[in-house]
Amino acid sequence: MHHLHPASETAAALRCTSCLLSAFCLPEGLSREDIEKLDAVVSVRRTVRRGHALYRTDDPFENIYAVRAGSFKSLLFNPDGREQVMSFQIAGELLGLDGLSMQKHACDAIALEDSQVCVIPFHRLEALCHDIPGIQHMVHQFLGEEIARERRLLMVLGNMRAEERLASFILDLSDRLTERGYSSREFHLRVTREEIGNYLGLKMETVSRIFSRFQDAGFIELQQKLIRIVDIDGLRSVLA
Amino acid sequence: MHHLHPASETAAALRCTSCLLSAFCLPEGLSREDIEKLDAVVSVRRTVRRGHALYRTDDPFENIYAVRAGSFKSLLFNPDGREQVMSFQIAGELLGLDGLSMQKHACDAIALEDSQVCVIPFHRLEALCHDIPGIQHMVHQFLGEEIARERRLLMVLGNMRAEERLASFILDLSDRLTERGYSSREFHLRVTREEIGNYLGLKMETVSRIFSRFQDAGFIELQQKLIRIVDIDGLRSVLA
DNA sequence: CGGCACTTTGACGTATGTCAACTAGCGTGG
DNA sequence: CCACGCTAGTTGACATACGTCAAAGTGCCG
Repeated sequence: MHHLHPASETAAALRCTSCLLSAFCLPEGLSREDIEKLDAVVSVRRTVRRGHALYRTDDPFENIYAVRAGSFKSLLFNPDGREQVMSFQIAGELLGLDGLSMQKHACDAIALEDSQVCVIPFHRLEALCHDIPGIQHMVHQFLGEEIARERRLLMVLGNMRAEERLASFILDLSDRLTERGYSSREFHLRVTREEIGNYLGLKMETVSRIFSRFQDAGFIELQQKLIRIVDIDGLRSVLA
Repeated sequence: MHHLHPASETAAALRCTSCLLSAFCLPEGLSREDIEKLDAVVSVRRTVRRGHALYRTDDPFENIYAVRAGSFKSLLFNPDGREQVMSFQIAGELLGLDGLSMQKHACDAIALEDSQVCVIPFHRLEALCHDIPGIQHMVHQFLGEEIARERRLLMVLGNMRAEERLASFILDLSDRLTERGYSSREFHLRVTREEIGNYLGLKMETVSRIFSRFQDAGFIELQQKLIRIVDIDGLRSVLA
């Protein structure tokens, strides 16, 4: 939990060069010198309490954020008031690129638990790109991955039936947690059934029913929000 | 139709500086000198016949493309073979950013009619970014808009019922055509009902039925693929 | 003129949504 | 510390939007 108390960290621990997440949020192929320049840009951390907003729709787009600890959801609002969960971000992932096209944020970013982010002023990052080709390439990479992420979700929403949607949700989360060194077999869903349903274009009851079906089939075990993947190949087989 | 015969165009007409689309595909705030540097990078045109691919999934990502004449669809393939129409591009719009994250294309780009594109080698564009801050900002803008576009589609697929999906499809196309100086009230759908349905997560029959309902309601008139918007506010009212 | 690809429309099936009742944790305050 | 109430989750019965299957219609291209 010490992540949540930056004041108690040493100055060194606050720098990108020594951040535990660097393997995930720093690009490969940057020289030590380049990383130090990046360090100078990413100097602020911000703590967000569970349920609070890191930013809201229409806030001016000034920063992007790297999740240092905790997790977030991004909410998009329709003109008519309906909301759509766009994404869930876990530690090591980026947040805020939604603001790029309009110079203001297009969704709300809400902390799912007490969380901390690294604040990256976008205009300073852009300025860095001139000096360091590697950084520019990194930024393009980030943006490309955001596009790819949304593309995968489009495939889910456009093509898949409820069971497939939920299976790919579980498998996607498991993969991302694995990449970041967490257990791929057992983890906490930090979201309600309703939020999962909204994300997947389903209703809460459908999510609940399918979780039950997956349990009966022996694919997973659930205790509240703790999920254990028992038969990952079973889950994969759901995806036709 | 002369757009389709680049060989007959003068050298001048081939340059970005004199391209008829420049108002749409060139950024604002670039100096004449900068635009000439851009010109040098965007030197190749390519013609693609109806039904043929501009690029295919897994092709190495080398270029992005600006549609100079005609139109395209982008197709994404599931591991299990299902395909999803990701987007339709009309003249003045960009194509190919899907390749950015993996260094190879993530979908097939298929011409919906005989079409022509400007070829923009991405690494040369990246190189230009160092020289010209405006270009870098422009590239970020493009990427941001791609993210925004996918985000809008996510809202459609995640939240809307069939009538709303089709109404927003028609209104979106109308808006984009207007932006580019075409008639916003009457235009050719270059796609089959099946492709529209796939794009919107619906079946052909549903698309057809709802087109008929919209006609009966007096919102639109259809003759084959020619659509005329008669009551745009009626269409808008479908979106809750 | 004939075939073909696309579209429309109807009858019917089904996955998922809706509504409702019930249960289980969890936090709060007496 | 227990009781209460709240929110989240589960499960069932039923409703419905959309999908499926089938047949007939339309326009286009060779």
